[in-house]
Amino acid sequence: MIFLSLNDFIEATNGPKCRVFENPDPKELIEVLKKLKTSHVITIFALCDAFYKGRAQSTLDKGERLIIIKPDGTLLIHDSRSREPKNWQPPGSIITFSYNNGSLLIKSKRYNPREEIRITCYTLYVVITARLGRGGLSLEGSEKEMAEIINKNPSLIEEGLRIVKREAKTPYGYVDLLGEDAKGRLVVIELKRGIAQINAVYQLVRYVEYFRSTARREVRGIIAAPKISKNAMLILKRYGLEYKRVKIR
Amino acid sequence: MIFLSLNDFIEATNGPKCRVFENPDPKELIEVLKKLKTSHVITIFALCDAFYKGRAQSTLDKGERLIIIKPDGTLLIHDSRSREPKNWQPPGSIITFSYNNGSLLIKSKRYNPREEIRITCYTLYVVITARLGRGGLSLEGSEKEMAEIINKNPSLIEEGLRIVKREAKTPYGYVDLLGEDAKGRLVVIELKRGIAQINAVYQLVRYVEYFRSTARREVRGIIAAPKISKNAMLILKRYGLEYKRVKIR
DNA sequence: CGTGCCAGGTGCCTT
DNA sequence: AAGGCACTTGGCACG
Repeated sequence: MIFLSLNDFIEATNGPKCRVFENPDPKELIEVLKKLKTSHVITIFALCDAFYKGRAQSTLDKGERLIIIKPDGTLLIHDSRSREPKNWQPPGSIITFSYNNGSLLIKSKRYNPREEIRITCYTLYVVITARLGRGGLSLEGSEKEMAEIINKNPSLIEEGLRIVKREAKTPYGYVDLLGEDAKGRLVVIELKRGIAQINAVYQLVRYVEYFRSTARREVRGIIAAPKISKNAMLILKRYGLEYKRVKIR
Repeated sequence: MIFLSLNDFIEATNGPKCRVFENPDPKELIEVLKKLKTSHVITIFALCDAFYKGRAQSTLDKGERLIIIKPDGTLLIHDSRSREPKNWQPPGSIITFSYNNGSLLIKSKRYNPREEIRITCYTLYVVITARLGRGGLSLEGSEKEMAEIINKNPSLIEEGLRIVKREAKTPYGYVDLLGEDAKGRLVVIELKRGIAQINAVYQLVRYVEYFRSTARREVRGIIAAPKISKNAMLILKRYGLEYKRVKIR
């Protein structure tokens, strides 16, 4: 049987990391998938269609796609375009395989919210199972990091500023940084690591409104970001708030 | 040469759709990848590390991963967990392959913003090239659809309501629906297809503030959603605004 | 192209 | 679990 001998060959050359199945028989494949789904990433090139129902609802017409199933329950259906999968299911979903009328059926369920995907694979071109690593990513340049840097060096915002609190809670949300300026005024600071848009402005507006209504002293509001959109700047000024260009690194 | 005969075998059985390369020699593979990158989805199982620099910056330690390169320029690096790739590059990025000291180097560049990923593949386990379809997805249950339904049947919000405008522009953003109630009052409606959070309230408050300052008549504000968060409801009421439970379908 | 905003957003963290 | 929010958010529609 060519099917088996090929696998043997592949296992011998690749070790246990990757197994490749060419045009596999769905019935036989299911047994393998059931065994490996909790430990291996399963990658399927197939002619398939898919139905999703949950928070929304969708139909994916029959076509050639790449299906990825991860041991954490993630399901991805990719086509030839876009960073985003056409359909997906997040980690924690429960996947089951079954056979129907020559096709491989893949079902993925999750609860809270209740959502389901059903994929019918009419033709299986290639299936690869692989044990992949995880993690190992370290990221720099987040807003959190920006807050830490400014916290340590408030003069990046202005001379004489002192940071009083980070992630200060208000009924209207969390303030990134709360400070006090050289003249003893309260300073509400909203950070953006990228371009500050108008929603950053209205966050700030609400916070400033809140502190003005509770703190019995002058309150300033500052957006600190490397850039600000034209419209955001306009609204900011209309509310008498300030923008401070802050470029980390 | 086993490498070639295997390919021949695979092409014969799979047709031109999928080509599988087992433990390929990077140098030879590069020629294939260069030819196929504009038409085929390239899937690489490899031991690799990666560096990203752009809006942020990251390092991905050496590990076994799944790399996907799409003809639209998309680059994805997946591991055994999560719906999200560990690293990526969006459509429109420019990919180049090169060889260095036994390794396959993959570089992806984009401009606006300027970002770059460099992947070093130390070991290539399996590489698959496939011509995949695209599109074919139809989605139901979007906010846009919700707006259409309410537009046709405003009594879903309240009796006597008349929709005046959709996507009404204000200096503070776009209002989902603008209506007029039975008593001739202006009604600003903010739609949410899921749970309305405080962010939705912010939006509505701004719009209502704007119309109150310009329209010389009474202005109401309504959030229409299947659900609203506790806090959002609290703030909403504090501003004298309303919530209307609307469940489509 | 920038600006605004929805998304089946996802992921992370806190209550 | 629900809430609040950043994200290399991505994606789209519009001026």
